Formats: sequence, structure tokens, C-alpha cells
Amino acid sequence: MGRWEPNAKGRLREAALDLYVERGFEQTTVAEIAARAGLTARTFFRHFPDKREVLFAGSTDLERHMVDALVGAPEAASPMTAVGVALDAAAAALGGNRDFARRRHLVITANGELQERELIKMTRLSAALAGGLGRRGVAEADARLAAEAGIAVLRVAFERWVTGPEERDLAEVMRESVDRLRSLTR
Amino acid sequence: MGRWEPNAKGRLREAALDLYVERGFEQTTVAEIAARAGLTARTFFRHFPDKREVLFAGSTDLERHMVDALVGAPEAASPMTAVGVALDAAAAALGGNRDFARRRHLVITANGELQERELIKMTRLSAALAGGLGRRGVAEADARLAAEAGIAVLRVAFERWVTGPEERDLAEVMRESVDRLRSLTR
DNA sequence: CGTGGTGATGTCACTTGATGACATCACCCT
DNA sequence: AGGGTGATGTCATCAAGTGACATCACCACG
Repeated sequence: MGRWEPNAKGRLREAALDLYVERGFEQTTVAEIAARAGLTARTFFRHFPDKREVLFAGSTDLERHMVDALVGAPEAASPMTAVGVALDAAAAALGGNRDFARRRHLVITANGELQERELIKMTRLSAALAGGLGRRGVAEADARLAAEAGIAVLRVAFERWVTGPEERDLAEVMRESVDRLRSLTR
Repeated sequence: MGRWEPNAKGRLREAALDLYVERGFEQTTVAEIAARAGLTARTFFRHFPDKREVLFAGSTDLERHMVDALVGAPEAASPMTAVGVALDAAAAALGGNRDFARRRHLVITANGELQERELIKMTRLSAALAGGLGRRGVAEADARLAAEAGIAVLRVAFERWVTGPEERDLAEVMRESVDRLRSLTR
């Protein structure tokens, strides 16, 4: 393949996160990111549609993992149980690299534009889960509610896991949060 | 007061919405908005921090109305009931001008950046409601859940009201949606 | 009456994000 | 050997924002 250094996209991702952490999102220019990755700004925009997206490029993978898991859950499983399976998949996909997750989370919570982007990614994820539940035969209204509840759990659990001082398993925190929600809505 | 035409902010708001409807959000430049309002682009940015915010300037008012209503609800009211009072206030604040709401909704749903902004406004609103519930003595976890549920109802009901063909009262749709959520989570 | 302050606006210059058009050039395949 | 390909560079340009400074009707105060 290329005559250039491999993994340009990955290099851009790393350079961007480093710089966002070092000096903040707004204070970092695309030209700087590209330079640190040994590329030009124009090339940055060939890999990422905008400066924010560089932090969210993995979200389609996460969506796929979760929907696959949800659709593949035992046929007899209730909607909420199927959502729980999807959350396990999310934990598996996200729980491996806590340090990366922590830095990324720090950057996002420090910037309004990034929070906006995160919110819309979560909304997309919720819609995808609701769609998956629909394929399992769940009525649309119920599907949306169950999906929203699942996303709420994902958000709360991920935040607890990533900001908490202790080294716990994300999957464990997720399951705890599901149980907590269950008891609250009962 | 001024030697200039009054209500510059309102003129900018109207001009922006008109243009966003006519040719879309992205295809409209700030210079065009300002020109239609008889002003310059620089002045636009003195009234609104960015091109999106011109559609969301009323959101702090809405937040205030809802939180005031929530805090002023009968002391004995349950968290969900207090949220219902806040939703009534929202209906009163939003339900008057359906035509405006409809045009605005059309523009927002047609553009990703605007959806992002809308989502973060809703998140802020949810946090404000949770804070209000906290002032009523509701535990934080419960407050957040009730607030999120309220926002979910607001979104669903507003969408139904604004896109539906029939001329119904927003407050009525809200109350129906609350009941529906109640029966679903029971 | 005039004089200076005030506040909303205009003007200008500049940085940065984002995009289109075109050039480049190592690698691969035939 | 030579042509195609794809990732990258280069250049030009537009639009979003922002800072610095000018303008000028109105107002308060002496």
C-alpha cells in the first residue's frame, strides 16, 4: 500500500487527542493536528468531516456491536434483557482502554460543541437500538422507551466508571446501573 | 432610546428563520440575515453568539418558566406530579404560536448541527428541572430520572403537536403523554 | 445651552474551519 | 516499461467568528 507512513487516520486521532488534552479543543487548530501527524490540514479533512468528529469516529463500531448483540439475544428475552445484552457488548467495546476513555471524556466535558456532538451520537445510538428492538417484534413506543432507558444507563455507568477513582470493570458498573434503574421504576 | 430602528434582535430572529425556511440553514449566510434585518454581520454576532443560537434564544425563558412552576408546585406533590406542573408551564409558553413552532421545527429537523444544539438545550433543561426537584427535597438520582422522563415527554408531545395535522391544545397532548408514560412504566 | 459620556452600530482586518480543483508520485498490475 | 490508482500536497476561496477602533444620535448634567 502507500508510500507514506501507515495508519494516517490513527495518527491523526492520536495527535488530535493529545493536543486537545494539552491545550484544549478550541485552542487547537487543524493545521497543528495535521502537522503533528506529519500531514496537512487538507488531508485531515479527507479522513474526518470536521474537527469534532475525530473524537467520535469509533461510534459506528460501537453502534454495530450493540445492535448485533441486541438482535442476537435469545428470542425469549424481554426488551430490557435484550438491551442489557447490548450494554454488555458496549462494555466489552469500551471497557478495555480506560486511560484513553478518561482523556477523551475530559476533553469532551470541557467543551460545549463536543458535548453537543456526543449527545447526537447517543441519540443515534438510541434510535439504532430501538430499531433493533423493532426487528425483535417489540412495539415502537416500548422500543423507544427501552432504548432510551438503556442509553441513560450507558451514560451514567460510563461516567461513573471513567471518573471514579477505582479500577472496576465497566460491565460490572453497567449491570449495577441496570439493576438500580429496575428497582427505581418498579 | 436608539436612533436606529427598534427591536434589532427580533428583526434578526425573524430574518434568520425566514431565510432558514426559504433556502435552508447551511445555505444561508449571516451576512444575508443581517442585510435582511437592515444590519451588518458584525452586529448579528453582538446579539447572538453564533448562527445556530438565533433559533434558541427563547430557551432560557422556557427554562425559567418551567423551573418556577416546578418549584411552586404544592409541597405535597410527588416528583412526577411536580414535573407535570412544569410541563403545563411549558405548554403555556410554547403552545401559543403553532405556526412559528412548526417552521422552526422544520428547520431544525432538517439540519444536524441544529439538532445537536437542540439536544444540548434539552439536556440543560433536564438538569435545571433536576435541580428544581432537588430544591424540593427529592434525592438526586430520583430527581434526574424524573427530569429525564419529563423531558422525554416534552419532546414526544411537542413533536406530535407540531407535526400533527389537527389543531389540538399542546397542554392536552402533554398530559396524555404523561399518562401514557405512567402506564408504560407501571 | 453646550458638553461630554454612553451604547448600539458600522468598518476593517484577521484567524480558522471547511471545501473544490488540480497536481504529484510511489506502488501495483499487466 | 508503462499506465492506472489512491492517498497526499498545493492553491484558492468562502464563510464563521472575533478584536480593535470609529461613528454618532441621544441623554444627563452643569
